[in-house]
Amino acid sequence: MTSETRTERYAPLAIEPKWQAHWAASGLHDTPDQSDKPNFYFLTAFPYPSGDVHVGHWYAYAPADCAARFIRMRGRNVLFPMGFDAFGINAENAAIDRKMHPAIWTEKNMAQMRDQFVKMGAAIDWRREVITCYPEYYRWNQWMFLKFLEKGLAYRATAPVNWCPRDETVLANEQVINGRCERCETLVVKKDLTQWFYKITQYADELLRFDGLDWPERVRVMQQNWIGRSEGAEIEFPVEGHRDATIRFFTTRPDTIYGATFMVLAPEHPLVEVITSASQKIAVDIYVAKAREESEIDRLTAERPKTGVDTGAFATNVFSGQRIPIWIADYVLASYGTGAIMAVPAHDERDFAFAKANGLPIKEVISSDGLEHGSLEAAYTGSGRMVRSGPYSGTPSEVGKRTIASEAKKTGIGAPAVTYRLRDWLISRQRYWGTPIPIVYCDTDGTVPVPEDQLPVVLPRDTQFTGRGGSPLAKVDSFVNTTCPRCGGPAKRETDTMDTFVDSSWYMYRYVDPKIDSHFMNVEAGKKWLPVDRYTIGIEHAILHLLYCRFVCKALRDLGYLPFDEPIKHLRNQGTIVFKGRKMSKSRGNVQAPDEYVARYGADTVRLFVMFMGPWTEGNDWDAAGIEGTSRFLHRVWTVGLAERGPAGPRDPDLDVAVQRTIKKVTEDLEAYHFNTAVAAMMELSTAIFHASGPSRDDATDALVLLLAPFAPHITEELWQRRGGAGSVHRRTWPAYDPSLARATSVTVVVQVNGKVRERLELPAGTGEDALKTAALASPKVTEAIAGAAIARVIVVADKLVNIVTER
RNA sequence: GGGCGAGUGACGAAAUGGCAGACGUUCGAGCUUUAGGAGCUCGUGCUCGUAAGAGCGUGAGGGUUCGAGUCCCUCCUCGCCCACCA
Repeated sequence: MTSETRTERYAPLAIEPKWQAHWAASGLHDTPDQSDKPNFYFLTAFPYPSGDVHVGHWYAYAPADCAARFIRMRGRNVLFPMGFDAFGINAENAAIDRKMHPAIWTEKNMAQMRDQFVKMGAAIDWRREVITCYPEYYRWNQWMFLKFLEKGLAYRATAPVNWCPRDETVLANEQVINGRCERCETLVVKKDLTQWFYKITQYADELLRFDGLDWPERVRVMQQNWIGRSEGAEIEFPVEGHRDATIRFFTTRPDTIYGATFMVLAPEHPLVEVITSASQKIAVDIYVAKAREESEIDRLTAERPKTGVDTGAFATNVFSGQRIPIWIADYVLASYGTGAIMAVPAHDERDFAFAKANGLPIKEVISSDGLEHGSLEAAYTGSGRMVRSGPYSGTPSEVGKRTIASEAKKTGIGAPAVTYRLRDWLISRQRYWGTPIPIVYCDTDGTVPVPEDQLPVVLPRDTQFTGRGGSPLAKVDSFVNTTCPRCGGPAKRETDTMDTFVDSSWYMYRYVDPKIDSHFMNVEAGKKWLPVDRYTIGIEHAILHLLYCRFVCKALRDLGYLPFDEPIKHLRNQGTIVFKGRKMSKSRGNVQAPDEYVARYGADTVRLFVMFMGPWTEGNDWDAAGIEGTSRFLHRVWTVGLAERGPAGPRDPDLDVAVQRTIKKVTEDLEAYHFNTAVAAMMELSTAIFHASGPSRDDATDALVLLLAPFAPHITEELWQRRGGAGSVHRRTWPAYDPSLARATSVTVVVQVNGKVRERLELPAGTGEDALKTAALASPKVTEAIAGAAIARVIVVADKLVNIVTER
C-alpha cells in the first residue's frame, strides 16, 4: 500500500445517494425497446405495497437485480421493470383500522417503497411502472372479463364459498388460516353464493404440460398435483324404485366394481332429497344440515371418524347384480367427480373404515396371489387378479380397468373418463379495493355485460369502511343504481370485485408499455419482448399465481391476442426468508426491516449480505450477525481499488490464474443463481489482490470491480470512476476468461494408500500417469504405509490423486 | 395419509464419486490504530500428544466402489406443499 497519505475511508453513505441521483438523472436504467443488443425480458414479481421494503423484499430483489445486471453486462438490452400489485384486502383493513382511504394508504406506501428500491440501487426502469389499482390498468381486467364471457370462459354459478360470519364476507382460500378468518379469527363456514368463475379447468390438460419450459421440477410437480388428473371411468347405477334416477359416479378402479357393496353420496348431492326413504328422512335431514354448517376446522382435523347416514334407498350394482344400499357421508365431496361413489370397502381404505363402522359388507374382488381369501384385515389397494368378478375373474387388475370401462360403454351405462382436482377459478370477492366486475343486472334483460366502450367501470371514491354488513360497494347508491345498457331502464351494478390474482395474471404484458390506452398491451413492443425470458418469484407462488398466469396466457392466445402458448420461458424461485424459524408477517408482528443496516453499512453491504447468506433457492433464517463479513470485504475492495497503479514489473502468474478462475466461477455461479459462492470467490480474490503488487494486481483489481458491479453497484461505480474508467461501470462488458489460462500451473496431487491420504505432492499440472506413479512410490511416507505389501493396483486421476491398493 | 426437499463445526454454509469443513461469523492469541461500528497476522471439528504426528469424523444402519457428504436400500428427524380427490 502507498504510504504518505492516509487511505481515504470507504464511506458508503456518501457514495450511494450520489450515484443513485446520478443514475436517475442520466437515465442509466431506462431501457429502449430496441438497441444494437438483443432484447431480454427479466421479470421479478412485483410487490404488494404493504408499506416497507423489508428483509423479504431485499432477499427477493437484490439477487434479482444482480442477475439482471449480469445479463445486461453480458450484452443484452435488459428490460427490468417494477410496479405494484396495489389492490387487496390490507388496504381495506387499513381503512377500517386507521380511517384512511385505501387509495391514500396505497399511494403513501408506494411512494415509500419506490424510494427504498432506489436506495437499494436497483436498476429499475421506472418509466414502465405498472400500478394495478389505477383505472388505466384495471379497465383491461374488465375488458378481459368481457372477452372471456363472450367465449364462455367466464360464467356465473352458485357455489359453496368460504364465508366469515363476523365480517360478512367471502374469504379467499389463502385468507383462511387453519379454518379461521385471517383478520378476526372467526371460524369460517361454507356458504352458497352466486359468483363469477373463470373456466381454468378447460385448460387442465394443457396446463399439465411444460413443453420447452425451463421451470424448476418442484414447481412443475406442485402444479401437476394441484391439477390432479385421474383416469378411470364414469359409470351409473340405477336407483331402485325411481325409474329416472341413476347415480353417476367416477372411479379410478373400475376393476373393483364387483366389490361395490354400497354407494355413498355427498350430503349436498341433489339426488339425496329425491331418493331418501320416509323412515330415514329425519336422520338424513339432520346429517345434511350438520354437514352444511360444518366449519373448515372440523374438516381439517386429521383421522376424523367416518360418519354417515343410510338413505334407506337401494341401487343395483349392474355388474354383480347385487342390491346395494345408498348412504350419505361427508367423506364424499360434492365438488369432486360427480359427488357420488361406488364404495369398494375391500380395496379402498376410506370405504373400508366406513363399512367397518356401519356394519356394511366387505367383498374381496382383487387378490395379489389370484386366490380367494376370507375376511380382510385392511383394504388391499394394490394390483392383482380379479376374483369373485363373474366372467372377469382371473383377469389382471390393470387389464380389468380397461375392460370394465369399455364394457360399461358397450352397455350404455358409462365410459372411460378423466377427472381433475382443479376447480374453476372463483374470481368474485365481496371487497371494495379491487376491480369492479363489469356487469349490470336488469329486470328486463337480466345479466348484461357493460359494453366495451363504457369501460372502465370506475371504483367510486366515497365509501364507508366498517368491516361489517357486506361489501362497501353495495352501499354506494350512486354506483349501484345505473341504467341498463340494452333497454335503458333502471338496473343495478354487480358490486363484487375481482380477486387480486386477476390483476397479477397478466401484468407482464403491461410493463412493455403501461401507457397504451387502446389495448391491454402494445402489440408492436410486445413482439420485441415477450414472452418473458426470466421470471424470479418466491416459491410460495408456485401454484396459484403461476398457474393463473399460464391460464390467462392460453385464454388470450385462443382469443387471438397473444401469439405464444406460455408467458414465461425460464422460472426460478427464491426460498422463503423466515425469522427465528417462523414466517414473517404483519399479523405476527415479526417483520424484519434491514433499514438500520442500510443506514450503518450501506445498501451495497446489505445487498451482498443477503446474497452471501446461503443458497438463494433454499431460503434462510434472517440473522444479521454475519453482516460484518460482507462489510469488511467491501472495505478491502475499497482499499485495493484505491491503490495506485503499480510500477511496471514482472507479472504474478498465480494471481493471473486466480483472476481467470474467479471470472469463470462468478460467471458460472451467476448463471445458476449461486450468489453465495460467487461472493465467496470474490472475497478470495480480493485477499489475493491485497497481498500482491505490480501489473497483475492492477489488472486483477480492474476485473474484480467489473465482477462485483452487479452485486454492489455503488462502490464499483465509484471505484471505476476513480480508477479512470470511462462512462459507467454498468455499461461495461462482463469480463471474459480463457479456460486454458484458468487452469493452475502447479497442482497438489494426493497420494493415498488403500484410500488413506499419506502424502501430498506439488507437481506441474499435466504430469503424466507414469511420472505420477513414480513420484508417489518414491515418497518415504508412502513406502512406509505400504510396509512391504504387494501392490495390487494403482489408480491415477490426472492432476488429482494416486491411490495405491495393496494385496490384503 | 400422499408428494417434494433437507440433515455437514458453536453458527450461516462449501465440496463434476477423488485432500470434508472453501468463504464468512464467532471465539482465542498477537499486532496496529488507539477519536473512530477502521485495519493486519496466526489459530479455531473431536480425541490422544508439549510437539511432530496419529486415530476418529458429514442423522442411524447396511450396500456398491480402489475410493462415498455425494450413488443404491432400510430407518429416524426436520421443513414445505397438498390433504377423506373416489
